[in-house]
Amino acid sequence: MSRPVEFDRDQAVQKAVHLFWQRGYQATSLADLLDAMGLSRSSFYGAFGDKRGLFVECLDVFAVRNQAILQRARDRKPPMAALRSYFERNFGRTSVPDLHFGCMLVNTVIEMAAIDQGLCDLAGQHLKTVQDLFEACLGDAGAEPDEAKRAAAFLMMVNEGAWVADRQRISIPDQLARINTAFGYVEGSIANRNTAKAQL
Amino acid sequence: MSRPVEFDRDQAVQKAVHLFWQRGYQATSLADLLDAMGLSRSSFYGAFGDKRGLFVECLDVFAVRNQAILQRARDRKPPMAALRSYFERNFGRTSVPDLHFGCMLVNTVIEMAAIDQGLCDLAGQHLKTVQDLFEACLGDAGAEPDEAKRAAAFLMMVNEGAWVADRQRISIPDQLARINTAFGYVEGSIANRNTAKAQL
DNA sequence: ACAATTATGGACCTACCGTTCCAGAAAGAT
DNA sequence: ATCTTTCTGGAACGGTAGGTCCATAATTGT
Repeated sequence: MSRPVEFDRDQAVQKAVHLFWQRGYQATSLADLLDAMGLSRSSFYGAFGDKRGLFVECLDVFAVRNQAILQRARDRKPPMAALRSYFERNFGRTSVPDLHFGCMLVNTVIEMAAIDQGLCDLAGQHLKTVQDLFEACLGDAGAEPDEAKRAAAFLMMVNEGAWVADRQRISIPDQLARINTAFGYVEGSIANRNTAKAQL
Repeated sequence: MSRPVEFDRDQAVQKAVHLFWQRGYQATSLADLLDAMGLSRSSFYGAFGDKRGLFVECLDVFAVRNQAILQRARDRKPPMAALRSYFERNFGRTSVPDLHFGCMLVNTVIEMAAIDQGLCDLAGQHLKTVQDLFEACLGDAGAEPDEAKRAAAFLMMVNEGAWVADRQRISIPDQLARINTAFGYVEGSIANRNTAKAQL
């Protein structure tokens, strides 16, 4: 039936993710998007509804991609190693040098909190999903349920703080040192509890 | 000499701080500012140059006010108690209920990183000043210089992460629990090193 | 009281925002 | 080949952004 769509939708969304991730919602104009995605206004509105709709889609794409990093590590490594590799991959990447865009979810929470609570909440939900993954890893690593919850909340705080520093273009060694400090604390805490439990 | 200024400059800046703090730079329009500050366009441009100039001034005001909280605590309490009270005051305030604006410095780093590097750097510098205060407190508390540096960097990461959660309207008990976890780690670490040093 | 100086209110400017709309081009179905 | 459907490019829309300008009002020094 009739003329088919000419552009690759997924590829266009990827371009949009990159732009929104880097510049945020407000500072990314429709003209910027159309230029990067390589499509006309009509095609844009036909395919995505409006700017906000595209942003929601980008948020979801980003979140899935982000969760997959941890999920894959979890399938292949011991739980604590998987957690560490998630942080090391995010904060220790040496491949592309100046990619200090932070985390699109954190950026959105901060930028949109007082502007569009729906977007803020959506980004927050995605972050909560990651925190739940943290909790699952910690449980697998032998932490008691309440200890896993406590440590997962702590690690999410660390994660969010590290992303703020990322936008300040903190050096990779400094960043990794801070992450390492935090993990040392958490692992020490879990080890102590396990030891205490063994002594009962 | 001629007609004097009619409005209270400091008071006007306070109003502007409140607006920028809540909504960020981009989402705060000149009309919003003029309305809140209660002055006309001419007076505004006469007194502050332009929107960006006012924002810089607000950033400074916010930073000074913020640093003063820690500085005052430091004058009155033991160093670790001063540090704790800084966090507890920021994240445990029960006075005004729904004031979840985060930290204007953190908000600015995130919002402006890719838009206006000057503003991002300025906010980052102010944060660094707070981190230096952390370091000084930890030094006073008996931490070795490198340990104080390490722990201060860690606490700044915690601070930034907690402010992100604040914008998500995290509950005060959850927030304080996370802060408490972090402080437990840091104090344990310093105590251990002090013990180890005593055993030499 | 008058002159000199400066703040003030508000009209005005240009640029850009996100969105809508429409005429025309392109492709599948018959 | 024709018809129908859908996509596409670009013009046009109203609204708002930050910033400028000027006539007027107000105050101090003389």
